[in-house]
Amino acid sequence: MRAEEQVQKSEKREAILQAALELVAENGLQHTPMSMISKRSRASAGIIYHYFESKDDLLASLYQRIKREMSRAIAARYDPQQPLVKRFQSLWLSMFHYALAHPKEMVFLEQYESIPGVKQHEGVKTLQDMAEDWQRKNPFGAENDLEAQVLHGLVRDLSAQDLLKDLPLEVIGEFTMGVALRLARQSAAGLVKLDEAALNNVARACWDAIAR
Amino acid sequence: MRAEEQVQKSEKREAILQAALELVAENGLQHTPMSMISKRSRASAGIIYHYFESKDDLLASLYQRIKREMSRAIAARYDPQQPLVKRFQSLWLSMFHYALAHPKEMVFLEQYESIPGVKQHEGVKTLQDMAEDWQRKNPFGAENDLEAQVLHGLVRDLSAQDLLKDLPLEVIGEFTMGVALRLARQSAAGLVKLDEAALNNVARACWDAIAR
Amino acid sequence: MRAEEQVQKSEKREAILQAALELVAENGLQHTPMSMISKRSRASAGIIYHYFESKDDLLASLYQRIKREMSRAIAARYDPQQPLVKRFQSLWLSMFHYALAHPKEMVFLEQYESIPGVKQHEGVKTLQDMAEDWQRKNPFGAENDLEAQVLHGLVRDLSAQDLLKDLPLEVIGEFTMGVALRLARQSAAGLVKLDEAALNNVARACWDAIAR
Amino acid sequence: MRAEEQVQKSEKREAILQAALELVAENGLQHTPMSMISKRSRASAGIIYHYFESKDDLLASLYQRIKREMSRAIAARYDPQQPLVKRFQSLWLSMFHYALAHPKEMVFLEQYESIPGVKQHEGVKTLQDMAEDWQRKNPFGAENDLEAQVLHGLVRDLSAQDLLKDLPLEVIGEFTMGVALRLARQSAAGLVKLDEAALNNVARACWDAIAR
DNA sequence: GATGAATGAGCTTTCATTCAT
DNA sequence: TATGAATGAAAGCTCATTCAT
Repeated sequence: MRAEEQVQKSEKREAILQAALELVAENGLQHTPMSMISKRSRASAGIIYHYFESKDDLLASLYQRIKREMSRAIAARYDPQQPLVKRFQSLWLSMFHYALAHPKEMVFLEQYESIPGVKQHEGVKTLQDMAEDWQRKNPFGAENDLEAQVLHGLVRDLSAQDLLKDLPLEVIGEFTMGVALRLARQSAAGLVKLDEAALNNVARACWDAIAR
Repeated sequence: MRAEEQVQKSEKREAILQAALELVAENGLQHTPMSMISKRSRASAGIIYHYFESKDDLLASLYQRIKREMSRAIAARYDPQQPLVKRFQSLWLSMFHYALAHPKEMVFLEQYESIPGVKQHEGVKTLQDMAEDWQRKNPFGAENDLEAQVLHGLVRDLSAQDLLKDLPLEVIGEFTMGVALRLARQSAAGLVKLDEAALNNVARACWDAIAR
Repeated sequence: MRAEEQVQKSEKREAILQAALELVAENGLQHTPMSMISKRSRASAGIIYHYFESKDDLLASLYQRIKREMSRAIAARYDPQQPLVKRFQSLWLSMFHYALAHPKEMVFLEQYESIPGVKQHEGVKTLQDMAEDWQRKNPFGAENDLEAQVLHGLVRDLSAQDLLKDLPLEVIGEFTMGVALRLARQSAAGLVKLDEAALNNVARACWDAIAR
Repeated sequence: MRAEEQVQKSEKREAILQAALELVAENGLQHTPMSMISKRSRASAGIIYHYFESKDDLLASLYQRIKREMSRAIAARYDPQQPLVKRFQSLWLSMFHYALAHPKEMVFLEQYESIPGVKQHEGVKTLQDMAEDWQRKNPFGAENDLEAQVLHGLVRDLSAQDLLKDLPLEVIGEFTMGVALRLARQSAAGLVKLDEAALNNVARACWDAIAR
């Protein structure tokens, strides 16, 4: 019964996280009480506090998990063998497609990061954050580093070849991840329709913005 | 004191709006109860409901006011006599500087727009929204139209001269207003430092993104 | 300007009472705040407290007025010259028709009398109340005495002739005024339809109930 | 304690209903805030909303329960074996005695039914309501039907024997249940004193009112 | 691990009443 | 007389968290 318990325990925890994700995406952070998470996940009100210290802890755990999985997925698709410019394009498309495929997660990120005093944890937006995380071995573990390393490395390589304009890292982040995630959210919400051709154009526009 | 009252349209109402703005900027929407707004504005709990129907109404009124004043300010600085490309640059800088000069308002906008089901009211982001507002004489009155007309007109003029890439309006909006506002918010929060030279570079990068 | 002021003063007071009557009839006592009475009567919130000490006082004044007018109207139609049994019948019909013609007033009475600790003031229902009022020169003045005298007198005369069963006064009241008012309310609400013939039958049934 | 819980269906819920009943009987609906119910029942403010959706729901539940128990009690005492006229008398006395034995419940009913727009739910007063309930299998379940069936059946039987005057059902209801409940309420409030002999007289008077 | 009844502080909102004008 | 902005206590209700079972 060892293995089964292991599985069951994760399943309850998983159900809670999943319910929180869905409900926050549907109703927003403010309108997602614990009782609702409890109902949707079919977990009792009490047991949630066995898995998480508090609502804040539950939300933070979910946030970390989403960030980690997104990093992993994007890093996994990254091929350092490709030519530099091509690498940028495919990284941009990776981000866009990941965001498009995970609309609930994207809404959650936006909700969570809009809490004042939380963005400090670690934002998606600034490359500098990632660079710093990288340098100070950030506490969230090696998984997040994958994406950070990829991006930071790519920017460094492009800089080394003098292919980039002289722009602050944050600005570059805004023109790449920022624009990609925002447009993906709009796509997911049906506010924009972008086919594969249009997408390549947009990726190209991003490149034009930052390329020397 | 007759005339004075007429002019200032109730300083109590103003104090309430100002308190709400500050507190939401400081603590976030979730952590700004009416009792706090009441205390900060030195207004009784009850009188707020004399001026606003509900908390939602207060927040919506504040949102509209911020959007309106921002539109006015940006449109006021717009000079249609300048050459086209120069016009784009100065419009972009107007937006950025306005956002930078009004950090509390920017935090409030971010907070307010992160409520699910509210962004639909009218977002800054898509040019299409503005075009539509323009066409259907949007309900928020002529003040908002100023900004919409300016931007829509500029994009139309640039398109007419074949100066723009073939990109959806939303994408253009993201590369212009989107990036400007986001970077301004980061500047205001002290997350990025951008001097005048760097700023011109960023404006130029935006232009590169959308220019043919 | 003397006379005009007299008129105007009564008009404002009248408007307030009338608004209170309508609103209580429409929404019930619980859902009739002073602000609503103020709006409907086009009187400011403050001025109401010039005419009435409190909400309770306003309501009590309205109650007294309704009771007084009802007494007057019913007593006015009473003809002590008619034969005894005929007198009973026409008194019963007077009550019924008055109630039918004043549905708002009837609802108000029901609302007001349902407040615990208020029915003591003076109820419509018990003949004994009226008898007592009569004996102790009740404080509400001579107008209410009219009805009390009429009813009490009629019962006394009927008793003297040994035409009534040996029933407590309250029971007789219930079979006469009680049933009349209740059926009138139902008629006004459209719950029963009673033509003149049916009405005479009901009056007769009342008589059968109390007659020896 | 399993089985016991099943049986008593939460003593907390019971305590809340009981507290509400007492307080409304003592102070009236308007002057019975939830905080008072909470204090009297020794339940926290929050738990009430675990058992009832709202104050309205709590009140409606209490109303239904009182009506249901009253129906059950009266129907239980009814003996269809007795002769017709005797049946009427004993039914009338059942109603009266039940009302007399449950003064708090009677005050509550009067309070609750005085709310505009609530009486429609289901009134005691009209026999027609009961007839309709009977025909359309009313939603409150079989318990209420007991009383409805009893009364409707009795009136039908009396009519079949041509023992009743030609009066609308509502009028008959007013002369029977209406008078019984009203007098019982007055008795309970100490406004009338009726001994067993007087009571039989009143029941007889009711019969005289409706009998041919 | 698991339940869900219970808590109580705190939320938004209402409303009788007052008071400066 | 008359106004209506202002007050503040109190209302109904929510919800993160605890705890006996």
